[in-house]
Amino acid sequence: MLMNENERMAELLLPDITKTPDYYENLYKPRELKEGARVTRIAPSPTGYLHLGTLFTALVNRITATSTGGIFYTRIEDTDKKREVEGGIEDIIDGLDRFGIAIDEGFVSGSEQKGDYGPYKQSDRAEIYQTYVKELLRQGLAYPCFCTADELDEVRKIQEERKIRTGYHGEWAKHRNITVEEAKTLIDEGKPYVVRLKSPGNEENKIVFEDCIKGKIEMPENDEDFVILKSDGIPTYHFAHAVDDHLMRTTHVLRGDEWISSVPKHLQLFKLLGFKPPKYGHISPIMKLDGGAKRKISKRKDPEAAVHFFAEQGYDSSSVIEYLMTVAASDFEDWRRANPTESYKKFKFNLKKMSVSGALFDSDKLNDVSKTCVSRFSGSEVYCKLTEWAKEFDREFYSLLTENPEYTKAMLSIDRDVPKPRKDIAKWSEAKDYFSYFFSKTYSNSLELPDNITASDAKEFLRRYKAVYNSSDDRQCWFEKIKMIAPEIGFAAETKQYKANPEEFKGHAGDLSTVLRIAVTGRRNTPDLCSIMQVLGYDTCISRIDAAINKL
RNA sequence: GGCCCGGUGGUCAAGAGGCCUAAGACACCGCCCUUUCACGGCGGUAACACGGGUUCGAAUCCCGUCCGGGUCACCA
Repeated sequence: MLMNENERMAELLLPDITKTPDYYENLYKPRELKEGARVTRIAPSPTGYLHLGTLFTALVNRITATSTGGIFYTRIEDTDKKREVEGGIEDIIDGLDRFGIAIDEGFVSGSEQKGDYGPYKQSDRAEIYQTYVKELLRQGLAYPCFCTADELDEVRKIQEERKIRTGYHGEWAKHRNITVEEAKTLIDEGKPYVVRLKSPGNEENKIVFEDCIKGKIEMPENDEDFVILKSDGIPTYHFAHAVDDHLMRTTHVLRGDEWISSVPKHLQLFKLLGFKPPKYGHISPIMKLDGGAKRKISKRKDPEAAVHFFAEQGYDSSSVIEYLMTVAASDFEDWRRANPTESYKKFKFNLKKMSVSGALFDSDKLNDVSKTCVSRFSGSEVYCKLTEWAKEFDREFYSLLTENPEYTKAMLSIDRDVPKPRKDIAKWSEAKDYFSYFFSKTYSNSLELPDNITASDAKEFLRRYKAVYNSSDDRQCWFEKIKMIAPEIGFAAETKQYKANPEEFKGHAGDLSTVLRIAVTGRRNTPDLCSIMQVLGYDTCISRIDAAINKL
């Protein structure tokens, strides 16, 4: 059989590839999903731990698939062996799991993958990519390039000096028309080479595409003969993306907007390979204020870039997701108000509602969202989550909390499980200080009274109160006793009474409850004091009151 | 620098030519409720980057300027 020039080139470069694209087209059949179902994915490269931006992107992909009855899968993009980090896959997949991002297909743990469209790791797909590269070579749409890094640099410098567009295109594409014989000679000499796309594009032509998030975007056609296969036989991202997302039947590629400028390359690849292109949606990054400037949150500079930071701080994973949802969808908060207890997964997510420009990471907002999330937990849920956190990040606190679980649960249940629960804890790392007066080891009391109360009044009140205190009193009875004592020492029993004639009283019953609060907890502000005293127990309360009487 | 994208209060944002005297949320401030705090309620400060057009009418459409972001690899 006679081979033409292109076929000879294909055989020269990839002699071991015997399969054809048809084989794979047949192996990976189109998915049978209901109308409108979207297939999305997250394709992380294992170059470090899970990044906030990756989580955000995963969430958007996940919720898009969920709300359309589609599939969300993971694919590991490990085509850059130099940057790969040990344990990187585990960290990312486990991280997604911790945040409740379910994975339908692909890598579901560090080592385990499932689904019919695998393998889901690019380093295991070399033969597939090469099959398609070979096909491109056959069609004369690709060629080997033997330029060294130095040569490429040289060309770039010349282009920069002449102030013309840099890159490997047109007349600058040195090996564009290399013959099989020339290539063979260089290969025989042992020269390394890459395979480049022979781009039929023209920079003067405009391509237009509709981005699901950003809307209509117009860009010049790609005319760069970019690398599709590196010298180690592994494809570049661009090529792997086209082949994988086609074969894995991805319908929507939702990724960071740093990819926007490569869309012309991607679209060109899909066209040349005869694939139907996916829909693209480019997600704006989460930004951070650095000095006066806004910039993309960076793994290297910002502790909050690593999702681990939130775990360490003790933000519940649901709080972080809830916050990310408010960033992702401008209509999410309205929905949340109308559906306060629904899972966010029920929210009808719409890519069009995503911001087109990057949002600043707002820790105030995160805290607010988180306080609301935490306020909805029951006492025992808080117990589980808090101890789990402390076990990992604060051993000392952990032993305090678990010394007497029933006591701790009672403490954590104060003002909880009521119609209007307190919103005072955003992250578990605040709890140690917040609850310090419940544990003798962390309790301290400087007995600082408000300016309007004298020490002698305080002492007198505490003496009288001590005599009538009963730890089984309910809230109302508890306060009645304070109101009863108030007039005896020149205080108004009712706040209104005091406000009407402030000059007639030293203060009001509320002030006296503050005295008691300080005596028992060392704080001016706490949750319901009556409950606190019940949890602390009679003996502790009395001894603290005695101590206050002596020290004041 | 070339090519893209964007610019509404401190932050996130609603906004599709008249409904804008510009929503809502966070933060901040005040008041009310209240045993403190918190919650909740009520109220307040605070914005359409600038300049030209188009139009009876522009936050919204067009052009320019400025500013911000992204990208220009055998990295993803």
